[in-house]
Amino acid sequence: MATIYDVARRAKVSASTVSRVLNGKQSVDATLAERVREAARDLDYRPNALARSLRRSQTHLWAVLVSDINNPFFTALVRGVEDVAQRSRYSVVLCNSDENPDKEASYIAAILAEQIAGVIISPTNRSGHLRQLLDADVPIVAIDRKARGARVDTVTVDNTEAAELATNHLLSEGFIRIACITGPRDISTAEERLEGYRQALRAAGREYDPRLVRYADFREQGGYTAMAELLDHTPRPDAVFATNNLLTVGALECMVDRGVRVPDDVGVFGFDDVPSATLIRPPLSTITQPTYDIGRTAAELLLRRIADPSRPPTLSVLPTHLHVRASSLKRPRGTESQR
Amino acid sequence: MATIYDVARRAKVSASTVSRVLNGKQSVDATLAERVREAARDLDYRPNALARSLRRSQTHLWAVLVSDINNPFFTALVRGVEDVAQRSRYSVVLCNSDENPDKEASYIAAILAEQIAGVIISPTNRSGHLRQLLDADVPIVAIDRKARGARVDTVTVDNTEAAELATNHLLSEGFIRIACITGPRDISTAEERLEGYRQALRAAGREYDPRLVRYADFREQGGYTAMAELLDHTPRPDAVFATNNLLTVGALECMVDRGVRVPDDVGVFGFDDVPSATLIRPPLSTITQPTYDIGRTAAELLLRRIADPSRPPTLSVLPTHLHVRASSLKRPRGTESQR
DNA sequence: CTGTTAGCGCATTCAG
DNA sequence: CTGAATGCGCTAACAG
Repeated sequence: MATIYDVARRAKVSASTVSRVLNGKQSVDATLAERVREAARDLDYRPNALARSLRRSQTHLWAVLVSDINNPFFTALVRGVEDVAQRSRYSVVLCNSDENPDKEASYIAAILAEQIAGVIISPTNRSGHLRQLLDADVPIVAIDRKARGARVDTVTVDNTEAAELATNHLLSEGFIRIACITGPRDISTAEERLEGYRQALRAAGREYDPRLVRYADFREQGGYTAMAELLDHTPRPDAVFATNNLLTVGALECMVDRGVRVPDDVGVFGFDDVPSATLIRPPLSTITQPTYDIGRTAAELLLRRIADPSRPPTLSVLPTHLHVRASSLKRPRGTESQR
Repeated sequence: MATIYDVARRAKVSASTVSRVLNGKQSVDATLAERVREAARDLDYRPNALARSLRRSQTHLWAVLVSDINNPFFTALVRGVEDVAQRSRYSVVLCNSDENPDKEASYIAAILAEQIAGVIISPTNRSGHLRQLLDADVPIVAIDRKARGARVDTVTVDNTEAAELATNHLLSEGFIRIACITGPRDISTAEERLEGYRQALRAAGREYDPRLVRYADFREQGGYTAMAELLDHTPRPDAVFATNNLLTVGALECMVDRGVRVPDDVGVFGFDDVPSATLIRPPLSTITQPTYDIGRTAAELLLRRIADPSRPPTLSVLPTHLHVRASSLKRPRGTESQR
């Protein structure tokens, strides 16, 4: 690979001049500038980002550290991040912590070592990883969940309200024993959605029955197992609220395997867009999140944080959308939609 | 951030000694080594990867550059890559070219600039991007598709054979007008799968009707539009072979919207695992690829290539699996499965 | 406006 | 076995 000195020699100028031309700093004589550009072109010169970053002690790389790369919710976000990043000349790399604190730790270490310019993360919250980033003054934005014990910019939706609306809908449809399958206890998203479910029951004067609540990891298998347990229990629930897309799919798979009919035997309300949702029968009632906007907003917050590290942390709460479809209707009545 | 000199000062040794201890090079006096480790711990010292990589002119980062981050086929791969990488102390970052040559070019530039140690890529093939990597001696493994005009290690499946098997199955079921929705012309995967379809028709003595073939981008929308065109045409096809998961989903969505029944009106055979496949009725016949193994194999090839840059390029062809289910059966007969 | 000098943090010669 | 010196490639002061 050609270095800046190779270019300088060929253009018969100093390395500084090459640097100035290529970075558009200061003004350089037009003739020289042209010579430099030509030399760079001839040599197919590519600045070594390592050297540049070392020198400037800052990179132009962002990392998006998600908890599950196989969850389309997270990959959909990335597009929003990329679009903002590109406009500001950052490159985006995606890392997968797999809800595994060890993997998360390892990526955090890499992020620190590589002097990454900014991080968008759905934190596992199981340890002080975020602290390390904060201590090293790495700009951070949390998405999807709140970072425990760390004041950082955060982009979420109003999970409690959304869950409450979904549960209210199930109640108003006349479902009696409504179960909830939620995520791990230490993830704010899981807690808040469960809380919304609870509030709806309370407001309706229903007794809260802990046997109708299942904690699972945010995976299909978790939803499947949780649903199986719920169905094995007597009396059975007649509806279920699942707090993310994979849990919803898992729960549905369990019901398919057991011949449980939706919504006749068990009504279903899900969270997030479910892959191939339009092909699933009956059509699925879900709360959806503005994934692209979540990514975009997180990226914009990151830009602001980079520009002004001392600004107070922001919490950005984006709107959800309630899609009522056949899976949550006591008797089929077609499809509606409301906020 | 503490530097190596800070650690050296605290341990009352030279920076060289710190470097030796922390990298396990040469033998260092046990007492000194312990002092160094303690000092490093006290200062929470983290080597600056930029400086180290600059010095060694090599990083410990791999990039996986996929053509569509929203396609679960590609994200599923990553797990296989990660597992191998981790064992060899590499970190994996994922970049999304979005089937967009410009985005690809921009990531290739970043990969070059960042001195990435190895690249696993599903190339768009629209320009000489791979050449740039090869010229810079960056180890590369192509996945999913063959790299045009570049001799690189490659991991694929036998697309032609798989497509032929699928089409043969449709033929043997008695479908007469079998359509094919395939991907862009310049992607080997799309070409080979189409070729398998052709070969099956030829072997069966069927005339090849180009009006039954549609090229689309490998997206849901592409499958939807292509299917709409096929359905608008007279006479209609009575079966369709879609050459990837998203095309399959798109085609199915179109049929749902138009009230076309599967398989009674149109039989369907898909490619790849389709998200939430088990929830889709009728169950979908598909050819599946061993995604995890593709990732793992690619990573292993990358390791070998890094160890020995001069070894001849390998083509690794992994087995596919044919899942015959109800969507491709003339009359429902339950579910079978064969190689 | 341009060139010289220095140093980012580290690993690796080379002496000792 | 250990330390001093050097340079990876680049940019930012500083002179000129």
